[in-house]
Amino acid sequence: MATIKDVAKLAGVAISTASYALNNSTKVSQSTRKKVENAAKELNYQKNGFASDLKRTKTNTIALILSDLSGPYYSELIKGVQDVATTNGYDLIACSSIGGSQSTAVKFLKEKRVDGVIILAHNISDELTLESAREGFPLVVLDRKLKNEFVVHVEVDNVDGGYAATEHLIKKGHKQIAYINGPYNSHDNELRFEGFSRALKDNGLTYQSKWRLSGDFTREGGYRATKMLIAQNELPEAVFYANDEMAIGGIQAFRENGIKIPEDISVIGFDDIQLAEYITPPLTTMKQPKYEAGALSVHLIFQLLSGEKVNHSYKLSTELVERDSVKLKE
Amino acid sequence: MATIKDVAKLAGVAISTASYALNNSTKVSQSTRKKVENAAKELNYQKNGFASDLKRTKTNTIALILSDLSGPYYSELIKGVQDVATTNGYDLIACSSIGGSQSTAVKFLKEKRVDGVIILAHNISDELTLESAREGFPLVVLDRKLKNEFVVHVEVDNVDGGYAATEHLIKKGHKQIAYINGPYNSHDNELRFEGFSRALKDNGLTYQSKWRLSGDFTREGGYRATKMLIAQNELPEAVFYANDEMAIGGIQAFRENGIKIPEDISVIGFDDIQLAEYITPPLTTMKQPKYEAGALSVHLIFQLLSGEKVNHSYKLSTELVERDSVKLKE
DNA sequence: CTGTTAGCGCCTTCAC
DNA sequence: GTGAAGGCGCTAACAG
Repeated sequence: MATIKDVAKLAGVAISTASYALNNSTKVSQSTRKKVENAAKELNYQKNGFASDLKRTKTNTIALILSDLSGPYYSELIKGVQDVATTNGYDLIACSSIGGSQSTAVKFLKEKRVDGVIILAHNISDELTLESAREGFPLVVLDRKLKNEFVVHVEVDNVDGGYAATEHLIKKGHKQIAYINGPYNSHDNELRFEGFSRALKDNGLTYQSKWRLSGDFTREGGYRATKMLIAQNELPEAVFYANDEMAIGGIQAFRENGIKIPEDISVIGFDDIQLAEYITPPLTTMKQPKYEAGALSVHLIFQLLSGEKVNHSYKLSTELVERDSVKLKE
Repeated sequence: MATIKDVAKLAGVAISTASYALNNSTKVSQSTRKKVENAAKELNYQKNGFASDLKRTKTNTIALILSDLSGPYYSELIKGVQDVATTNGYDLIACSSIGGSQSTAVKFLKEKRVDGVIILAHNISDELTLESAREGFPLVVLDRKLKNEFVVHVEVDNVDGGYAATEHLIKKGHKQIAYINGPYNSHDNELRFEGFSRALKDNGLTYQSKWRLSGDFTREGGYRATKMLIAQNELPEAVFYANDEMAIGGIQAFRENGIKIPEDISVIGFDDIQLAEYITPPLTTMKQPKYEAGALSVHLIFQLLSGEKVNHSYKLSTELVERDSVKLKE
């Protein structure tokens, strides 16, 4: 690998001159610049990113940490983050937190190889997050609440969303409503459930624990939970899946058992992933402003980076998207 | 930020001693190690990744460059890469090539911030890729062929796959078959089309250009192309979409026009994305070994990294997955 | 406009 | 087992 030293030598100038020339400084004459550029090209010179970052103590990149790079849910979020980041001249790298504290994600988080971080990964512990929080290192969390003055918090209103979804079901005449859980350590899930049970209560309905089953936000989990629900031999009138992926798995399970949606049972999801409108029947669900959440997060990071003050917490609201998986019961 | 210097000072030892202690060298006594560790904890010390990498000239991370982080197609590929990378103690970062030569991806590629790169991004030009190719820098490309001794090439057999898909349609009695294109610069698409037209020819069918429409591998593109197809006022008996995403968009377009799949027209896709089995009707398609492709790619990178010789090119085969979008024509 | 110089934070011989 | 010193490749004062 050719270094800047080699380039300087070949061009017959000092190292600093070469550096200036390569970095478009104005302090260099056209002719020297040409010389340097030619030398660089000849040697196939590429600057060493580390050395440069080390010196400048900034990286111009922000990291997005997701528990799973491959989930469909994240698509729009990533897009939101990416759009804003690139228009600001920043780079975005996405890393997975699979592997927990050993993961790449955590390494980036701890070794500050980036200028700012957005976290949406339930398997990164609060402690770990807090360890990295400090002044001058913008940290935005999307899936939890953290009491720390250096952590900013963007959340969608899960309680409201859970409430609205449940209320929709009730308005359509359903009284016996099941709830399929997300993973036990998911803050989002807790909140949605809170909205769910509140809506039940406000409408004079009682929550029955036999109708709260465990899923894990995956299609598989929704499928399994639904099979169990069916096995209980007594079906509710409607089921509220804590996210769309599970609802999709659930619908498949129902279909396999000859149970028709929405004729036999109504189904509602949460998230409004792209897929929701393509399945049969199209899924009624609570839309999360995923793109907006991503865009807002980076925005906040940039504000923090430029020393501006921002609020500690932001809340985005959800919206009911009616499709065909919930029927009006007479 | 505390540096190793601070730690050493607090612990009352030399910098090198602190470094040894922190890096689990055996050359340090238990007691000094404890002292250093305590000091590190007290100062909340975290090593600076850049400095460390700069010195060691290796990063223990590999990059996966994708044209779009958010596409559903990539899920399994990422998983394959990730599994192998993490079990080998390597980190994986995924970066998007959106933004072309200005993108993060290219930066990582050129500035060698990683030990190896896997590319699956049609918007990264061949030239750019070749510029980065050199001895000792493992580079695996998944979506094109490149003549360079330092580039390794993993591909799925697109020609065969295109051939098999078309032949399946023909065997089911279809003669008038349309082909919906991927983006013009996609090598994969070219190959699939080649298989398509070969199968046509081998079966005594003639290719008609009115039945080759332009899509771009997106759902939207498939939808638009299909609308155009419908507007032509004369429908083929079957359509081969160059990938599943487009097929899904296409099916929606057909449905909107009251055309039934597979009763009125048969549809086949390519890829076998997860979604394929959930849509209505479940999509018949050519399965690509995505996980395997990812896993193999990293494998090759590790072999290269350890100085082993590997072949220049690997080919994985596809497999027909029959579902319900193709009907037998009598 | 160009060259000299001093580090960025860390690792690693080499003497002691 | 420990410490002093040099340098990875680059940038940015500071002089000239």
